[in-house]
Amino acid sequence: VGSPEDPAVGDLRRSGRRLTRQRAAIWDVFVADPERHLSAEDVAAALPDVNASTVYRTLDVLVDEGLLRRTDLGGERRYYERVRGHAHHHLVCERCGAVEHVHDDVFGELGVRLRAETGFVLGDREITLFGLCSACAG
Amino acid sequence: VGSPEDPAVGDLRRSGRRLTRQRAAIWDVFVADPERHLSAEDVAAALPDVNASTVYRTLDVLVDEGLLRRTDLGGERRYYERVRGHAHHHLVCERCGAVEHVHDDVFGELGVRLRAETGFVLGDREITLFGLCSACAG
DNA sequence: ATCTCTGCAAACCGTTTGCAAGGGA
DNA sequence: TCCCTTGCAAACGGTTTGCAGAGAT
Repeated sequence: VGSPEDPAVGDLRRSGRRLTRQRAAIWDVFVADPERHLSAEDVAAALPDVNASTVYRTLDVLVDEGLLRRTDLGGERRYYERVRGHAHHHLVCERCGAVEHVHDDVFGELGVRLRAETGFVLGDREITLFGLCSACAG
Repeated sequence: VGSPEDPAVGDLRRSGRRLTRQRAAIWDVFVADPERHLSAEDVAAALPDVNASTVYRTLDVLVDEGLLRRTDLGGERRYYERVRGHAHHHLVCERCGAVEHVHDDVFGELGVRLRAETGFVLGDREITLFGLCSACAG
């Protein structure tokens, strides 16, 4: 799991942060389940002996350090995923809740068109689309 | 303000609901400021003598009745806007917070491409894009 | 030894709910 | 009259914070 270029928890020390038992454990939850989008509660549930506020604080740290990305999937919770590979966006199934990744390419010339038509410069934040996954759409 | 086809608060009565002083006042806030996206707190602030829970309940009713649309602008609050005109999406400026509307057209064949490449069927929920508005992009 | 981190408990913020009184139709 | 709607206050869910003690370097 993890190619040499993938950021690792050890990187924390480079910025004067400490690699604690709790931080390693939280990171491991993401390493163990590299495809899923996990909420703070998911992580806390997986690690009953790490305090919830430590989970929240650590997720912030990991996002800060570029190890995790915070994604907005439209719900009330925030989700986190490991930073790996290249730009992708999210497809959220409104029926079963599944979250798929989709390559940036599907948007084609969206950025160019937007800038031309409205002057708005698209940022690098992920785009979340809602609909039905292939299973639910039948 | 408002063309004949635009839904109006009076429509509430058709579904057995009552048109109260509070509901009319809340609706008026949206009519007075047709372009803005207002949160429940914005509405409550504009109407200090309407109870906050009444504001929340009324916004739900107005969404139910198709008079307002609930939009997710990525923040922690929910925003509401009057339903008028045709399908549009939102451009949120990450610097100044401005929210622009953009016609569905900019996405071109996105739906078709998505379905072909992934089997995902794009729903009719609005899409929110983040970046810099023309003023902030300079 | 130092200074970051952790656990705990309490606060927070936006939103929801139960209930009894108010008030449209 | 009927029963939908309101105000109030309390609860809620997810997240944040202040503080004293634990622990990484």
